[in-house]
Amino acid sequence: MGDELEGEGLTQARAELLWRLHVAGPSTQRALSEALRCTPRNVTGLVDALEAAGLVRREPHPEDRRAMLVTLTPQGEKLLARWREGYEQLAGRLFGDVSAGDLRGFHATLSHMLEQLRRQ
Amino acid sequence: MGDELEGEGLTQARAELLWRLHVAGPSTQRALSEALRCTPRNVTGLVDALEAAGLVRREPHPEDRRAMLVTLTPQGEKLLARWREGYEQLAGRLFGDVSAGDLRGFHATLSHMLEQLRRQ
DNA sequence: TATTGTTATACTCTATAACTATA
DNA sequence: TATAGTTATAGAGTATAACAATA
Repeated sequence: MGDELEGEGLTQARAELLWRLHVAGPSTQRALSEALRCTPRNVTGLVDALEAAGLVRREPHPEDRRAMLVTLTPQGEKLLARWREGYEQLAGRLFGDVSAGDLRGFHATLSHMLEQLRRQ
Repeated sequence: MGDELEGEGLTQARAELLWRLHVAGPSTQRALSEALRCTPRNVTGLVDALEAAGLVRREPHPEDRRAMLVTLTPQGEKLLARWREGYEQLAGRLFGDVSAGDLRGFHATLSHMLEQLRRQ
């Protein structure tokens, strides 16, 4: 039961980290920790699992030897390209008769509402 | 970090079970398992924790000796009444300038979208 | 035979705290 | 002294499988 996401250990939390890398590019674990609103320790575990699955890799930060840059591997890029395609198809099915502007408005409203709930 | 919900072990999953009891009334664990889309084993654990916190209790089912009826205690009812009040205040702040009909439409759209995503 | 809920076991997410290496 | 990430430890959610009691 529950989420599988392409089967084999691709959980919700790991998928969110992958999406973040997809939209933000290579990131330090500190940055991921803030974007995902979780602890650095948590990011360590998620990156460990995704690295073992061959979807991301850790690279030394070019200017700060304390930090790591987490990057999508070619295999990870390929997976994210498929996800994005699926997302766009779904959006088309759900909002096919709504203008792009209205869709942006809906997204903004929804994000605002979720943020209010989160901070409440 | 993360969700606390009134502090002290009231996690998201447990809160959802409480909401379900609030809207559906006393329920068997089988029914809760279906409503919450999780396994019966999972419900056992959630009810254990909520029972230990004094918010629900298990009662024998009057007609089926295999089944339990999970019910809110008076303390649980009191908590849910506060939650509902807070929910209504939040809805008022977010949608105060929207008609009740529009709000129902929004809820329906959002529910439909989430269901599509879930089943995709 | 089928159903309700449990015990047993395992993986995952998440947090706090203490620590190392670097800034 | 402060920051980036790790190890150590713990609570919680969730799943499958095997089982007892009951239908």
